[in-house]
Amino acid sequence: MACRFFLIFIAQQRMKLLFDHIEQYYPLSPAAREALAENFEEQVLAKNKYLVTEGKVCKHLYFLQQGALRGYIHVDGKEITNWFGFEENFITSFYSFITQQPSVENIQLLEGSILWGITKEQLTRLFNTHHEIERLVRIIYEKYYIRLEERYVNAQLRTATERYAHLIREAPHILERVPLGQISSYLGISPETLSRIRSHFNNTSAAS
Amino acid sequence: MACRFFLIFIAQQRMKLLFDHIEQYYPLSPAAREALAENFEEQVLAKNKYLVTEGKVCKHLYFLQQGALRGYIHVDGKEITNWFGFEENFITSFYSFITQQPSVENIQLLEGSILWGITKEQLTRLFNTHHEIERLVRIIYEKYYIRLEERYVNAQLRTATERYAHLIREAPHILERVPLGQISSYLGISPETLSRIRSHFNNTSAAS
DNA sequence: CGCCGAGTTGAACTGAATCAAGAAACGTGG
DNA sequence: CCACGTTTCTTGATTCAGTTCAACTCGGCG
Repeated sequence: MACRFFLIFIAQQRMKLLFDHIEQYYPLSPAAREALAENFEEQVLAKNKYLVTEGKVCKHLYFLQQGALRGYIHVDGKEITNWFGFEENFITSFYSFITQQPSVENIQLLEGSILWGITKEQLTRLFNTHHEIERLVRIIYEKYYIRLEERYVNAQLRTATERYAHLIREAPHILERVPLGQISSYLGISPETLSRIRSHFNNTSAAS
Repeated sequence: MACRFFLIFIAQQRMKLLFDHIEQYYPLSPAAREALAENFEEQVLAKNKYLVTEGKVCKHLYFLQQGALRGYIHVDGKEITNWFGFEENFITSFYSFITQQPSVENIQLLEGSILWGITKEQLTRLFNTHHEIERLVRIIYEKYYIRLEERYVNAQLRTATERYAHLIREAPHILERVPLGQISSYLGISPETLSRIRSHFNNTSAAS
Protein backbone atom coordinates (compact mmCIF):
# COMPACT_ATOMS: atom_id res chain seq x y z
CA MET A 1 0.00 0.00 0.00
CA ALA A 2 2.87 2.33 0.78
CA CYS A 3 3.90 1.77 -2.80
CA ARG A 4 0.52 3.00 -4.12
CA PHE A 5 0.64 6.20 -2.09
CA PHE A 6 4.15 6.76 -3.29
CA LEU A 7 3.06 6.46 -6.91
CA ILE A 8 0.22 8.90 -6.34
CA PHE A 9 2.68 11.28 -4.78
CA ILE A 10 5.01 10.97 -7.77
CA ALA A 11 2.16 11.49 -10.23
CA GLN A 12 0.99 14.60 -8.45
CA GLN A 13 4.54 15.93 -8.34
CA ARG A 14 4.75 15.69 -12.12
CA MET A 15 1.43 17.48 -12.38
CA LYS A 16 2.43 20.09 -9.84
CA LEU A 17 1.89 23.04 -12.16
CA LEU A 18 -1.61 21.79 -13.00
CA PHE A 19 -2.57 21.35 -9.38
CA ASP A 20 -1.06 24.66 -8.36
CA HIS A 21 -3.10 26.28 -11.08
CA ILE A 22 -6.30 24.52 -10.03
CA GLU A 23 -5.70 25.67 -6.48
CA GLN A 24 -6.11 29.27 -7.63
CA TYR A 25 -9.63 28.48 -8.78
CA TYR A 26 -10.85 26.14 -6.07
CA PRO A 27 -8.99 24.09 -3.43
CA LEU A 28 -9.66 20.40 -3.92
CA SER A 29 -9.72 17.62 -1.36
CA PRO A 30 -6.92 15.00 -1.53
CA ALA A 31 -9.45 12.46 -2.83
CA ALA A 32 -10.45 14.71 -5.72
CA ARG A 33 -6.83 15.49 -6.52
CA GLU A 34 -6.08 11.81 -6.61
CA ALA A 35 -9.02 11.16 -8.90
CA LEU A 36 -7.83 13.87 -11.27
CA ALA A 37 -4.25 12.61 -11.16
CA GLU A 38 -5.47 9.18 -12.22
CA ASN A 39 -7.39 10.55 -15.18
CA PHE A 40 -5.16 13.22 -16.68
CA GLU A 41 -2.66 11.90 -19.19
CA GLU A 42 0.56 13.52 -20.23
CA GLN A 43 1.06 14.35 -23.88
CA VAL A 44 4.23 15.71 -25.43
CA LEU A 45 3.93 17.17 -28.92
CA ALA A 46 6.36 18.71 -31.39
CA LYS A 47 6.08 22.10 -33.04
CA ASN A 48 3.52 22.38 -35.85
CA LYS A 49 1.70 19.23 -34.82
CA TYR A 50 -2.06 19.37 -34.29
CA LEU A 51 -3.99 18.84 -31.10
CA VAL A 52 -7.35 19.21 -32.83
CA THR A 53 -8.19 19.28 -36.55
CA GLU A 54 -11.39 20.49 -38.16
CA GLY A 55 -14.00 17.86 -38.91
CA LYS A 56 -12.94 15.67 -36.00
CA VAL A 57 -14.57 15.69 -32.59
CA CYS A 58 -12.41 17.20 -29.87
CA LYS A 59 -12.58 14.65 -27.08
CA HIS A 60 -10.11 16.20 -24.65
CA LEU A 61 -9.72 19.11 -22.34
CA TYR A 62 -6.04 19.98 -22.03
CA PHE A 63 -3.92 21.84 -19.58
CA LEU A 64 -0.86 23.40 -21.20
CA GLN A 65 2.11 22.98 -18.89
CA GLN A 66 4.81 24.12 -21.25
CA GLY A 67 4.74 25.58 -24.76
CA ALA A 68 2.43 27.58 -26.96
CA LEU A 69 -0.36 26.93 -29.43
CA ARG A 70 -3.09 28.62 -31.40
CA GLY A 71 -6.66 27.97 -32.51
CA TYR A 72 -7.55 28.87 -36.05
CA ILE A 73 -10.30 28.36 -38.59
CA HIS A 74 -10.29 28.35 -42.38
CA VAL A 75 -12.21 31.19 -44.03
CA ASP A 76 -12.04 31.73 -47.81
CA GLY A 77 -8.90 29.62 -47.94
CA LYS A 78 -7.18 31.76 -45.33
CA GLU A 79 -6.25 30.82 -41.81
CA ILE A 80 -7.88 33.04 -39.19
CA THR A 81 -6.31 32.69 -35.76
CA ASN A 82 -8.93 33.05 -33.05
CA TRP A 83 -6.78 32.69 -29.97
CA PHE A 84 -3.34 31.84 -28.64
CA GLY A 85 -2.68 29.57 -25.70
CA PHE A 86 0.34 29.70 -23.42
CA GLU A 87 1.57 28.06 -20.25
CA GLU A 88 -0.85 27.41 -17.44
CA ASN A 89 -4.02 27.55 -19.42
CA PHE A 90 -6.80 25.13 -20.13
CA ILE A 91 -7.11 24.46 -23.82
CA THR A 92 -9.76 22.84 -25.94
CA SER A 93 -11.96 23.50 -28.91
CA PHE A 94 -14.81 24.55 -26.64
CA TYR A 95 -17.61 24.20 -29.15
CA SER A 96 -16.56 20.70 -30.15
CA PHE A 97 -15.65 19.57 -26.65
CA ILE A 98 -18.92 20.74 -25.14
CA THR A 99 -21.25 19.53 -27.88
CA GLN A 100 -19.12 16.61 -29.09
CA GLN A 101 -19.83 17.77 -32.62
CA PRO A 102 -17.06 17.92 -35.24
CA SER A 103 -14.70 20.80 -34.63
CA VAL A 104 -14.58 23.78 -36.95
CA GLU A 105 -11.30 24.95 -35.56
CA ASN A 106 -7.77 23.59 -35.64
CA ILE A 107 -5.43 23.72 -32.69
CA GLN A 108 -1.79 23.76 -33.73
CA LEU A 109 1.37 23.72 -31.66
CA LEU A 110 3.50 26.84 -32.07
CA GLU A 111 6.28 25.27 -30.04
CA GLY A 112 7.10 21.83 -28.68
CA SER A 113 4.73 21.48 -25.74
CA ILE A 114 3.84 19.43 -22.70
CA LEU A 115 0.13 19.00 -22.07
CA TRP A 116 -2.14 17.09 -19.72
CA GLY A 117 -5.35 15.80 -21.25
CA ILE A 118 -8.59 14.38 -19.92
CA THR A 119 -11.47 13.12 -22.03
CA LYS A 120 -15.03 14.43 -21.82
CA GLU A 121 -16.20 10.97 -20.67
CA GLN A 122 -13.66 10.79 -17.89
CA LEU A 123 -14.50 14.29 -16.76
CA THR A 124 -18.23 13.59 -16.81
CA ARG A 125 -17.61 10.49 -14.70
CA LEU A 126 -15.62 12.55 -12.21
CA PHE A 127 -18.46 15.08 -12.04
CA ASN A 128 -20.71 12.30 -10.76
CA THR A 129 -18.29 11.03 -8.15
CA HIS A 130 -16.83 14.36 -7.02
CA HIS A 131 -19.13 17.35 -6.73
CA GLU A 132 -16.09 19.58 -6.11
CA ILE A 133 -14.61 18.74 -9.52
CA GLU A 134 -17.78 19.90 -11.19
CA ARG A 135 -17.58 23.03 -9.07
CA LEU A 136 -14.00 23.59 -10.18
CA VAL A 137 -15.03 23.33 -13.81
CA ARG A 138 -18.00 25.63 -13.24
CA ILE A 139 -15.61 28.22 -11.82
CA ILE A 140 -13.20 27.76 -14.71
CA TYR A 141 -16.03 28.34 -17.16
CA GLU A 142 -16.85 31.57 -15.36
CA LYS A 143 -13.29 32.83 -15.73
CA TYR A 144 -13.10 31.86 -19.37
CA TYR A 145 -16.47 33.39 -20.09
CA ILE A 146 -15.30 36.73 -18.73
CA ARG A 147 -12.11 36.53 -20.76
CA LEU A 148 -14.02 35.87 -23.95
CA GLU A 149 -16.38 38.74 -23.20
CA GLU A 150 -13.39 41.05 -22.87
CA ARG A 151 -11.99 39.88 -26.19
CA TYR A 152 -15.38 40.46 -27.78
CA VAL A 153 -15.70 44.03 -26.56
CA ASN A 154 -12.11 44.67 -27.56
CA ALA A 155 -12.68 43.40 -31.09
CA GLN A 156 -15.92 45.31 -31.48
CA LEU A 157 -14.83 48.69 -30.15
CA ARG A 158 -11.19 49.32 -30.86
CA THR A 159 -9.44 50.32 -34.08
CA ALA A 160 -6.60 48.25 -35.51
CA THR A 161 -3.96 50.44 -33.86
CA GLU A 162 -5.73 50.37 -30.51
CA ARG A 163 -6.05 46.58 -30.61
CA TYR A 164 -2.34 46.28 -31.30
CA ALA A 165 -1.48 48.71 -28.49
CA HIS A 166 -3.71 46.72 -26.18
CA LEU A 167 -1.94 43.52 -27.16
CA ILE A 168 1.59 44.76 -26.52
CA ARG A 169 0.42 46.12 -23.18
CA GLU A 170 -1.49 43.05 -22.02
CA ALA A 171 0.41 40.20 -23.65
CA PRO A 172 3.80 41.35 -24.99
CA HIS A 173 5.14 37.78 -24.91
CA ILE A 174 2.88 36.91 -27.84
CA LEU A 175 4.91 39.14 -30.14
CA GLU A 176 8.12 37.25 -29.52
CA ARG A 177 6.66 33.80 -29.86
CA VAL A 178 4.23 34.15 -32.76
CA PRO A 179 4.77 35.14 -36.41
CA LEU A 180 3.24 38.44 -37.54
CA GLY A 181 0.83 36.87 -39.99
CA GLN A 182 -0.89 34.93 -37.24
CA ILE A 183 -1.08 37.94 -34.94
CA SER A 184 -2.62 40.05 -37.69
CA SER A 185 -5.44 37.59 -38.31
CA TYR A 186 -5.98 37.36 -34.55
CA LEU A 187 -6.33 41.14 -34.39
CA GLY A 188 -8.61 41.09 -37.41
CA ILE A 189 -6.32 43.12 -39.68
CA SER A 190 -4.21 42.38 -42.74
CA PRO A 191 -0.50 41.47 -42.35
CA GLU A 192 0.46 44.61 -44.32
CA THR A 193 -1.46 46.89 -42.01
CA LEU A 194 0.04 45.26 -38.93
CA SER A 195 3.51 45.68 -40.39
CA ARG A 196 2.85 49.38 -40.92
CA ILE A 197 1.37 49.85 -37.44
CA ARG A 198 4.33 48.08 -35.92
CA SER A 199 6.96 50.13 -37.77
CA HIS A 200 5.10 53.29 -36.80
CA PHE A 201 5.13 52.16 -33.16
CA ASN A 202 8.86 51.44 -33.24
CA ASN A 203 9.67 54.80 -34.81
CA THR A 204 7.62 56.89 -32.40
CA SER A 205 8.71 54.98 -29.29
CA ALA A 206 12.41 55.00 -30.36
CA ALA A 207 12.22 58.76 -30.87
CA SER A 208 11.25 59.38 -27.25
CA MET B 1 -48.86 19.90 5.34
CA ALA B 2 -51.18 19.56 2.40
CA CYS B 3 -51.25 23.33 2.39
CA ARG B 4 -47.48 23.58 2.03
CA PHE B 5 -47.39 21.21 -0.94
CA PHE B 6 -50.21 23.14 -2.51
CA LEU B 7 -48.25 26.39 -2.19
CA ILE B 8 -45.18 24.78 -3.74
CA PHE B 9 -47.35 23.55 -6.57
CA ILE B 10 -48.77 27.04 -7.14
CA ALA B 11 -45.31 28.61 -7.06
CA GLN B 12 -43.96 26.15 -9.59
CA GLN B 13 -46.97 26.73 -11.81
CA ARG B 14 -46.18 30.44 -11.93
CA MET B 15 -42.59 29.62 -12.78
CA LYS B 16 -43.60 27.04 -15.37
CA LEU B 17 -41.73 28.69 -18.23
CA LEU B 18 -38.56 28.84 -16.15
CA PHE B 19 -38.77 25.18 -15.18
CA ASP B 20 -39.64 24.08 -18.69
CA HIS B 21 -36.61 25.97 -19.90
CA ILE B 22 -34.35 24.43 -17.25
CA GLU B 23 -35.61 21.00 -18.24
CA GLN B 24 -34.02 21.48 -21.67
CA TYR B 25 -30.64 21.81 -20.04
CA TYR B 26 -30.81 19.28 -17.23
CA PRO B 27 -33.77 17.50 -15.59
CA LEU B 28 -33.89 18.37 -11.90
CA SER B 29 -35.22 16.31 -9.02
CA PRO B 30 -38.40 17.55 -7.29
CA ALA B 31 -36.31 18.57 -4.26
CA ALA B 32 -34.05 20.75 -6.37
CA ARG B 33 -37.00 22.28 -8.17
CA GLU B 34 -38.57 23.08 -4.87
CA ALA B 35 -35.37 24.68 -3.62
CA LEU B 36 -35.16 26.83 -6.72
CA ALA B 37 -38.83 27.78 -6.49
CA GLU B 38 -38.23 29.01 -2.95
CA ASN B 39 -35.30 31.18 -3.99
CA PHE B 40 -36.33 32.77 -7.27
CA GLU B 41 -38.26 35.99 -6.87
CA GLU B 42 -40.57 37.54 -9.40
CA GLN B 43 -39.85 41.02 -10.63
CA VAL B 44 -42.04 43.08 -12.91
CA LEU B 45 -40.47 46.13 -14.50
CA ALA B 46 -41.66 48.84 -16.85
CA LYS B 47 -40.16 49.85 -20.17
CA ASN B 48 -36.93 51.89 -19.97
CA LYS B 49 -36.28 50.94 -16.34
CA TYR B 50 -32.89 49.52 -15.42
CA LEU B 51 -32.10 46.06 -14.12
CA VAL B 52 -28.40 46.85 -13.69
CA THR B 53 -26.58 50.19 -13.83
CA GLU B 54 -22.87 50.77 -14.25
CA GLY B 55 -20.89 51.27 -11.06
CA LYS B 56 -23.20 49.06 -9.03
CA VAL B 57 -22.61 45.39 -8.32
CA CYS B 58 -25.00 43.08 -10.14
CA LYS B 59 -26.23 40.73 -7.42
CA HIS B 60 -28.81 38.77 -9.40
CA LEU B 61 -29.08 36.22 -12.10
CA TYR B 62 -32.39 36.68 -13.91
CA PHE B 63 -34.60 34.58 -16.08
CA LEU B 64 -36.60 36.64 -18.54
CA GLN B 65 -40.10 35.20 -18.77
CA GLN B 66 -41.70 37.94 -20.80
CA GLY B 67 -40.32 41.08 -22.44
CA ALA B 68 -37.08 42.33 -23.90
CA LEU B 69 -33.98 44.14 -22.73
CA ARG B 70 -30.49 45.12 -23.77
CA GLY B 71 -27.02 45.41 -22.25
CA TYR B 72 -25.00 48.45 -23.17
CA ILE B 73 -21.86 50.30 -22.14
CA HIS B 74 -20.84 53.94 -22.45
CA VAL B 75 -17.91 54.60 -24.80
CA ASP B 76 -16.91 58.18 -25.69
CA GLY B 77 -20.30 59.40 -24.53
CA LYS B 78 -22.10 56.98 -26.85
CA GLU B 79 -24.15 53.97 -25.89
CA ILE B 80 -22.82 50.75 -27.34
CA THR B 81 -25.31 47.90 -27.15
CA ASN B 82 -23.53 44.60 -26.56
CA TRP B 83 -26.46 42.23 -26.54
CA PHE B 84 -30.23 41.91 -26.55
CA GLY B 85 -32.20 39.59 -24.32
CA PHE B 86 -35.59 38.12 -25.08
CA GLU B 87 -38.01 35.63 -23.61
CA GLU B 88 -36.69 32.43 -22.08
CA ASN B 89 -33.15 33.55 -21.50
CA PHE B 90 -30.96 33.91 -18.49
CA ILE B 91 -29.83 37.47 -18.06
CA THR B 92 -27.17 39.09 -15.96
CA SER B 93 -24.17 41.31 -16.22
CA PHE B 94 -21.87 38.29 -16.26
CA TYR B 95 -18.66 40.07 -15.38
CA SER B 96 -20.20 41.81 -12.37
CA PHE B 97 -22.30 38.85 -11.26
CA ILE B 98 -19.38 36.42 -11.37
CA THR B 99 -16.75 38.66 -9.80
CA GLN B 100 -19.10 40.78 -7.66
CA GLN B 101 -17.21 43.83 -8.88
CA PRO B 102 -19.04 46.98 -10.00
CA SER B 103 -20.69 46.54 -13.36
CA VAL B 104 -19.45 48.37 -16.43
CA GLU B 105 -22.61 47.64 -18.34
CA ASN B 106 -26.19 48.79 -18.00
CA ILE B 107 -29.15 46.52 -18.53
CA GLN B 108 -32.23 48.38 -19.66
CA LEU B 109 -35.74 47.18 -20.31
CA LEU B 110 -36.87 47.60 -23.91
CA GLU B 111 -40.38 46.56 -23.00
CA GLY B 112 -42.34 45.99 -19.83
CA SER B 113 -41.04 42.64 -18.59
CA ILE B 114 -41.53 39.82 -16.14
CA LEU B 115 -38.36 38.37 -14.66
CA TRP B 116 -37.37 35.84 -12.03
CA GLY B 117 -34.27 36.71 -10.04
CA ILE B 118 -31.96 34.86 -7.69
CA THR B 119 -29.00 36.38 -5.86
CA LYS B 120 -25.45 35.13 -6.13
CA GLU B 121 -25.50 34.24 -2.41
CA GLN B 122 -28.68 32.21 -2.69
CA LEU B 123 -27.36 30.42 -5.73
CA THR B 124 -24.04 29.64 -4.05
CA ARG B 125 -25.94 28.23 -1.07
CA LEU B 126 -27.98 26.03 -3.40
CA PHE B 127 -24.78 24.79 -5.04
CA ASN B 128 -23.71 23.43 -1.64
CA THR B 129 -26.99 21.71 -0.88
CA HIS B 130 -27.85 20.49 -4.39
CA HIS B 131 -25.07 19.19 -6.60
CA GLU B 132 -27.51 19.01 -9.51
CA ILE B 133 -28.16 22.77 -9.38
CA GLU B 134 -24.46 23.43 -9.76
CA ARG B 135 -24.48 20.97 -12.66
CA LEU B 136 -27.38 22.83 -14.25
CA VAL B 137 -25.49 26.09 -14.01
CA ARG B 138 -22.32 24.49 -15.36
CA ILE B 139 -24.29 23.32 -18.38
CA ILE B 140 -25.86 26.74 -18.82
CA TYR B 141 -22.41 28.32 -18.79
CA GLU B 142 -21.35 25.91 -21.52
CA LYS B 143 -24.25 26.94 -23.73
CA TYR B 144 -23.69 30.63 -23.15
CA TYR B 145 -19.96 30.27 -23.76
CA ILE B 146 -20.62 28.75 -27.17
CA ARG B 147 -23.09 31.49 -28.01
CA LEU B 148 -20.60 34.19 -27.11
CA GLU B 149 -17.91 32.46 -29.15
CA GLU B 150 -20.23 32.54 -32.16
CA ARG B 151 -20.89 36.23 -31.70
CA TYR B 152 -17.16 36.85 -31.44
CA VAL B 153 -16.34 35.06 -34.69
CA ASN B 154 -19.25 36.78 -36.37
CA ALA B 155 -18.07 40.23 -35.30
CA GLN B 156 -14.47 39.53 -36.25
CA LEU B 157 -15.03 37.99 -39.67
CA ARG B 158 -18.07 39.42 -41.35
CA THR B 159 -18.60 42.75 -43.08
CA ALA B 160 -21.35 45.12 -41.97
CA THR B 161 -23.74 43.85 -44.65
CA GLU B 162 -23.02 40.23 -43.79
CA ARG B 163 -23.59 40.86 -40.09
CA TYR B 164 -26.95 42.46 -40.87
CA ALA B 165 -27.92 39.60 -43.18
CA HIS B 166 -26.95 37.15 -40.45
CA LEU B 167 -29.12 39.04 -37.96
CA ILE B 168 -32.27 39.06 -40.07
CA ARG B 169 -31.76 35.37 -40.77
CA GLU B 170 -31.06 34.27 -37.19
CA ALA B 171 -33.06 36.76 -35.15
CA PRO B 172 -35.56 38.67 -37.31
CA HIS B 173 -37.72 39.50 -34.27
CA ILE B 174 -35.02 41.89 -33.04
CA LEU B 175 -35.74 44.22 -35.94
CA GLU B 176 -39.34 44.69 -34.96
CA ARG B 177 -38.74 45.19 -31.27
CA VAL B 178 -35.61 47.34 -31.19
CA PRO B 179 -34.90 50.83 -32.61
CA LEU B 180 -32.37 51.02 -35.43
CA GLY B 181 -29.83 53.05 -33.49
CA GLN B 182 -29.43 50.29 -30.92
CA ILE B 183 -29.15 47.59 -33.54
CA SER B 184 -26.45 49.51 -35.38
CA SER B 185 -24.23 49.81 -32.31
CA TYR B 186 -24.84 46.12 -31.62
CA LEU B 187 -23.64 45.29 -35.14
CA GLY B 188 -20.70 47.66 -34.72
CA ILE B 189 -21.71 50.04 -37.50
CA SER B 190 -23.03 53.61 -37.68
CA PRO B 191 -26.79 54.26 -37.81
CA GLU B 192 -26.38 55.85 -41.25
CA THR B 193 -24.67 52.80 -42.69
CA LEU B 194 -27.30 50.48 -41.25
CA SER B 195 -30.02 52.65 -42.74
CA ARG B 196 -28.37 52.38 -46.15
CA ILE B 197 -27.83 48.63 -45.88
CA ARG B 198 -31.43 48.17 -44.85
CA SER B 199 -32.87 50.22 -47.72
CA HIS B 200 -30.65 48.35 -50.14
CA PHE B 201 -31.96 45.05 -48.74
CA ASN B 202 -35.57 46.17 -49.11
CA ASN B 203 -35.05 47.31 -52.71
CA THR B 204 -33.30 44.17 -53.90
CA SER B 205 -35.64 41.77 -52.11
CA ALA B 206 -38.75 43.66 -53.26
CA ALA B 207 -37.47 43.50 -56.87
CA SER B 208 -37.33 39.70 -56.84
C1' DC C 1 -49.77 73.50 -34.87
C1' DG C 2 -44.97 73.29 -34.30
C1' DC C 3 -41.46 70.78 -32.01
C1' DC C 4 -38.53 66.76 -31.34
C1' DG C 5 -36.25 62.46 -31.77
C1' DA C 6 -35.58 58.74 -35.06
C1' DG C 7 -34.54 57.52 -39.51
C1' DT C 8 -33.03 58.65 -44.31
C1' DT C 9 -30.15 60.49 -47.97
C1' DG C 10 -26.11 62.88 -49.97
C1' DA C 11 -21.13 64.29 -50.28
C1' DA C 12 -16.60 64.31 -48.60
C1' DC C 13 -13.27 61.89 -46.05
C1' DT C 14 -10.47 58.14 -43.98
C1' DG C 15 -8.74 53.77 -42.09
C1' DA C 16 -7.70 49.66 -43.69
C1' DA C 17 -7.76 46.08 -47.60
C1' DT C 18 -5.86 44.72 -51.71
C1' DC C 19 -2.54 44.25 -55.27
C1' DA C 20 2.20 44.20 -56.40
C1' DA C 21 6.99 44.12 -55.84
C1' DG C 22 11.07 43.91 -53.11
C1' DA C 23 13.91 42.70 -48.81
C1' DA C 24 15.00 39.74 -44.84
C1' DA C 25 15.02 35.58 -42.45
C1' DC C 26 14.91 30.69 -42.40
C1' DG C 27 15.84 25.94 -43.18
C1' DT C 28 17.66 22.36 -45.97
C1' DG C 29 20.85 19.88 -48.61
C1' DG C 30 25.13 19.86 -50.88
C1' DC D 1 29.48 26.84 -44.05
C1' DC D 2 27.47 28.60 -47.96
C1' DA D 3 24.01 28.62 -51.85
C1' DC D 4 19.37 27.80 -52.61
C1' DG D 5 14.49 28.20 -52.61
C1' DT D 6 10.70 29.25 -49.55
C1' DT D 7 8.38 31.63 -46.42
C1' DT D 8 7.74 35.92 -43.78
C1' DC D 9 7.90 40.69 -43.58
C1' DT D 10 8.08 45.42 -45.45
C1' DT D 11 6.94 49.27 -48.46
C1' DG D 12 4.30 51.72 -52.05
C1' DA D 13 0.11 52.75 -54.90
C1' DT D 14 -4.60 52.15 -55.47
C1' DT D 15 -9.24 51.02 -54.11
C1' DC D 16 -13.16 50.47 -51.18
C1' DA D 17 -16.18 49.91 -47.19
C1' DG D 18 -17.75 52.46 -43.79
C1' DT D 19 -17.53 57.02 -41.01
C1' DT D 20 -18.59 61.64 -40.42
C1' DC D 21 -20.95 65.82 -41.12
C1' DA D 22 -24.93 68.01 -42.72
C1' DA D 23 -29.43 68.64 -44.44
C1' DC D 24 -33.85 66.81 -44.95
C1' DT D 25 -38.24 63.75 -43.99
C1' DC D 26 -41.44 61.60 -41.31
C1' DG D 27 -44.42 60.25 -37.44
C1' DG D 28 -45.72 61.10 -32.75
C1' DC D 29 -47.10 64.15 -29.12
C1' DG D 30 -47.60 68.11 -25.96
